[in-house]
Amino acid sequence: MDRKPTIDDVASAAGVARATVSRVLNASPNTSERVRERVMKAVHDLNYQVNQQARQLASGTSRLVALIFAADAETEPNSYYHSAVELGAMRACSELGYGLVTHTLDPAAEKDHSRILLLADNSRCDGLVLTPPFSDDDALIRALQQRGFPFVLISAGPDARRLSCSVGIDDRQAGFELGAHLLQKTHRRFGFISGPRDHKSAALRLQGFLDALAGAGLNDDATVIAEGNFTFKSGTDLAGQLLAGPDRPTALVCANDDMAAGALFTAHRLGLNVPADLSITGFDDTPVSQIVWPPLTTIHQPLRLIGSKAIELLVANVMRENGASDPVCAEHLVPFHLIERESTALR
Amino acid sequence: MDRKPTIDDVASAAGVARATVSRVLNASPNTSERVRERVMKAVHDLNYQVNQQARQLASGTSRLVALIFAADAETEPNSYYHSAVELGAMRACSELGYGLVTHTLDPAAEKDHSRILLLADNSRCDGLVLTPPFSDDDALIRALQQRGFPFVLISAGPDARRLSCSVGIDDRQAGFELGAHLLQKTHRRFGFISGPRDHKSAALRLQGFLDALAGAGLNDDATVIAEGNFTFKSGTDLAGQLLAGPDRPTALVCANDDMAAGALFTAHRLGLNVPADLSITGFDDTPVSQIVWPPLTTIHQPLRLIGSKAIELLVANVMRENGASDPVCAEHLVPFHLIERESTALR
DNA sequence: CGGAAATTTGGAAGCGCTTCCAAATTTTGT
DNA sequence: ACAAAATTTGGAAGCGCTTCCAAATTTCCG
Repeated sequence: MDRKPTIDDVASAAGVARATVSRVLNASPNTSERVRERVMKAVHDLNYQVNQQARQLASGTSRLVALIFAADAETEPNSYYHSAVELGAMRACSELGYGLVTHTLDPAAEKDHSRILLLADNSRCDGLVLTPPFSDDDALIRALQQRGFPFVLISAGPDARRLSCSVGIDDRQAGFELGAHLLQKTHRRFGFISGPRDHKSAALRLQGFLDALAGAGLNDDATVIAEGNFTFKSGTDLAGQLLAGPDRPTALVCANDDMAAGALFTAHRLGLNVPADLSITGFDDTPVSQIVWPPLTTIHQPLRLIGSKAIELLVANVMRENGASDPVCAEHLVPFHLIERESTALR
Repeated sequence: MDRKPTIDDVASAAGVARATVSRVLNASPNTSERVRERVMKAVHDLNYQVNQQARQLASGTSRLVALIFAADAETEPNSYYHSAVELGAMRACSELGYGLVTHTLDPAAEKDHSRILLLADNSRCDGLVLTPPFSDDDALIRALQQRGFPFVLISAGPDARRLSCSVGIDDRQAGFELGAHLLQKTHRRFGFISGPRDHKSAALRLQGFLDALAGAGLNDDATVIAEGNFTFKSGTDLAGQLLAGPDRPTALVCANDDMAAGALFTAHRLGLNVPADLSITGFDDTPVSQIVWPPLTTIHQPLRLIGSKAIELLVANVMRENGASDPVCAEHLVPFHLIERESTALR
């Protein structure tokens, strides 16, 4: 059995030195056309493939980036959201010649960040993409920055966005538009099922929503707030509470589609007609919003784009050849828009 | 700046040779207790972490496994299914000290398998887990086997299961139970929304279903079959067709939950009451089946378990130290069960 | 207690690549 | 046409680890 060809095989086949082959393969600027052609021919003839392990060891990079999601042990992860972001990231990675390693970790079990930091310290990857609530974790961000390890944040809160490179929508404005939409439908009493407190960008959505109401002269008493955890179940439970009282809201605003679907489920259970008796809105425009009946009015977030953009920014940061230039540290805003479907109507 | 400690630093700190440290770190049997302790102390004192790149180059393994999903460019992937399998795989990987790289590829664009085979040839991973329809792709399986590259199949059809190591449920039996359930609910006219033809295990479900009917004296005319592609949209469209005729079925059996949700959506659109006018069943018991109204009767597949089991089998195959023992080639059956919810009722 | 067998340890040769530096070659300017 | 500058090429030193083999040590048993 003849082993796989190595760079030396290519070198001798092309009649050049190993270093020259390496230069050609790495698109180094200093190679003559003649030699490049000879080398490429040899590469082709031998069907040579670089050994990534060796390249990685020699160059000190892994050409792997990690994408970190949160999910605690018992609850299902927010799959559509994750999948969409992951898919975008995956596409960008294969475009850029990077591999993507996804990790789903329990934030509660990750308070010391050891597993995340291990990825960095272990050089098992060249960079990190963090999703909420990790993207709002100050201590983690600082630890990463101190190590000079490249990372990009997805849907981080305002504080974190100020500190580092991030991708996301204008959450406050999205919340505002939701409020405006419902106001225009003449609603005046609201329930808001928010995300967990440590999810800063979800909190911003609430803020924007309340701002919209304030603009219409409604104070915060118009809105009863319940804190969910982004799961369908928390949506059903919290909607049950919110809808129990005597003076019940005519519209329920939910911080993601899964919880909205849960609220819708409860509405069905209670025999309420959506949207005639109750309007419900979601957030994200994941497929869930079109699977339920009636389909949900929601905010469309370009999740795949967010995923791919995050990778692009990350790789740009990883790549910065000259130790001179600081890592790109920009807040990258992507567009969102409200999609009106059949779950909202005039009161 | 002091660079990261290497194995040599540990060796000199512990007063032993580099090879000895390596042995201790790799749990080689031939090390004395005294030395092991000294080495571990040095490792701890220096906060030493092995450099994976170097280990990989020297040992010729990557300690990475790849999980391959299918999704064509335009349609959303079957996210809950993917996520659940991926999560199970991920957990098993971190348990076993492996990294997981997920690839979502378009089977149509992958006819020559070049990207998958590249993973193997490039030694970017030590093994592969294939999901449908890749797990039913004969040519691919053969190419992998010929290379002696370790892989495990998920939910493969009977042919592929015979050839190689696989994990999945007894699809035929699951289909049978679905048929029995509906028969018991006195249904006699059925619509079956199947998966794409190249998805062999989904075809088995249909077979099992028809067998159940045959057992009750019903021939194949009792069932109108439509071929979907596992998406919500194909469910809505096909249900529209199936429900259009004069003698419409009283029960719709769908090869996964997403299509069942689509069928349910169409039923709503048509003003049909589920389950009073029409029973609908799903398959997989993904969260979708509980998100829709009414929740779906479905077959529960332990998807996380399937994912983790696949990894365990794969790693066992990768690991086989002695070139002697052939790769484990077993059909690993995991349990499933029918979950009755509110989408099915007596006719 | 002595020598053979079993076990533990160390030395050293790679794994296949990148990259630094110096040598060889080509290009440029006068 | 010639020296100087710019560019291309080759040589060689690692990157940090595993693993083979031989040397050193310990264990075993008659």
